[in-house]
Amino acid sequence: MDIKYIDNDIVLKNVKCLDLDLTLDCGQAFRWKKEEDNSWSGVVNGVFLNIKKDGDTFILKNTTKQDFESIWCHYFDFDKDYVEICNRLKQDKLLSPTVDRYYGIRILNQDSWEALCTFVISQQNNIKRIKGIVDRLCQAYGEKVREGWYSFPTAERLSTLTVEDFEKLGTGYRAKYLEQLSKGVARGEIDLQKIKGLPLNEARQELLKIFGVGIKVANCALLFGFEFYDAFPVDVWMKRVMEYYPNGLPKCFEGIEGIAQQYLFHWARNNL
DNA sequence: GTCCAGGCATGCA
DNA sequence: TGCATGCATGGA
Repeated sequence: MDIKYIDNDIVLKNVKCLDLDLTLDCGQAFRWKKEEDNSWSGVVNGVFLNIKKDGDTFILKNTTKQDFESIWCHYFDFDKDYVEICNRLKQDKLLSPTVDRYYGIRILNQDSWEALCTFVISQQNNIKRIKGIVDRLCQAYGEKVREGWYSFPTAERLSTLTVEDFEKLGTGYRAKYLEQLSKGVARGEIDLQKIKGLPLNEARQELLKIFGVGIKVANCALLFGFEFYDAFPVDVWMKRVMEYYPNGLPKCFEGIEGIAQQYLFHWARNNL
């Protein structure tokens, strides 16, 4: 990858395996919006970004070298060799055509708190409605970053809300989960940084102690917010996919089960 | 009207 | 440990 800093923009050349449409709208993050010019806008860690693909070049608008190095490089997982990863995954018969068909899906390294919170909202819910709830949550309780754009609210801010406040956002029966989760994190009873440093199984056990967090939400949070690429979330779509793997997951998934999962999830949603 | 969505807590065996 | 059931909401 070749990086050029031009005025307030950053131009990335020779970026391999990144499809913005697939990556930003495949159900791992819920806050990116596609603009009329086919670019994508979003807020991560309280910082706004507009990113556009032009051939093999990506243009990051109105950002800085510092933000690229501290946020975007890691967020888009640019340090990982997805070409090598995709080649490994293609050793599997089902994934081989799937990786070709949906080439360019990456795992976004999201903030732990945001990932955990949004995937609690996601349970027994569809992606369109999840996005609506998360939007309302950010508008109501996030910090305004620019006109129409808000940060994801902190646990401290949300810890001041009542169950009724969460219900007003349309969270339904998940309101009580969000209320307790916010207070637990704000009080430090749930230590996300500590969980991030644990081995996978221990980290998962810690998350499973949280009211409203089961195995699926835990694995999503671990994969998308805690950098556990070997976490393998199984939802209603993935249960259908699992019929294709009666003997368990193939050897070539080892260590990158979560990335394989994301391709399979996308395939299932579009083909099953 | 019924069914379903990136499920989980609860109660009961 | 495993299985049945209720749960909020809105789109198809």
